[in-house]
Amino acid sequence: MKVATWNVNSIRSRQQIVADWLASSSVDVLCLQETKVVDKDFPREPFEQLGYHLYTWGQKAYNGVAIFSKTPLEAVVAGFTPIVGEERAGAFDEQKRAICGVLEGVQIVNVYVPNGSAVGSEKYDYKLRWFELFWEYLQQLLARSPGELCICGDFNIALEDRDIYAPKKENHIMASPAERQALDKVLELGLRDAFRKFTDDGGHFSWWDYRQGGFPRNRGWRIDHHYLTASLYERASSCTIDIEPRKLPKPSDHTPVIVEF
DNA sequence: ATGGCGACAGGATGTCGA
Repeated sequence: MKVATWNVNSIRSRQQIVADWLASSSVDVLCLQETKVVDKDFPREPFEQLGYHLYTWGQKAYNGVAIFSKTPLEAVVAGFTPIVGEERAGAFDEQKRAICGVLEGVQIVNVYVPNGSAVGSEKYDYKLRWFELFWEYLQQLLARSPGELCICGDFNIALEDRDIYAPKKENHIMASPAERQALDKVLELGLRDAFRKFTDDGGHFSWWDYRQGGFPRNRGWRIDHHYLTASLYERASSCTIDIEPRKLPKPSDHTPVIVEF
């Protein structure tokens, strides 16, 4: 099974690029982030024509996640509330950042982690609190799921300096100690980075800033990840970043990452 | 340190992303 993750920065702006990529890449599952559109306006036709079943959870202008799957998913759940309860989820589901479903005994979780703006800001605090809730959500899923989890998405965190084109000062957003600790705590539930099973060196990125010629100068970050439970990690046969879509005119600032297991 | 680029909503320019 091939599972891809891709922050498309508006599915309506990226419709053709995503459809062309799907037609040639033949992934079984594509997890999208930053779709930036409410469900009723989601451009479904080009993807349904390619044989995909679509599960969307969007909002106006910001955020939004979706899963495309060649085979129907079971037990699709949008947001945190159905898993952790209304009281615990509070207002977090106002931002559409999580959707999950089960395929061939694998619980697939698609997330768009908050950006956090700047260390110390209100949004940064929200990001850290969001991670606390995400941890509880995953703990619940692990208790009730088929036992195998594939969590993928835009994590907006680079865990290690080799995931960044140049090491950052302490307290840079996406690389601060508190963010890394929050992600580490999630991974301690028993998850491993699929990409690092196959590749040790730096210089491999999934996001490049639109500004300052980030992509042509390869000034990127690896912030889009697949995290797998132990036996799924053992089964994984590849994890690759496809930088081709980032080279096209009017690209997303992220490019797809694909795991096969 | 700042802003740069791009999408969005709305109908100019501010907000947000990372």
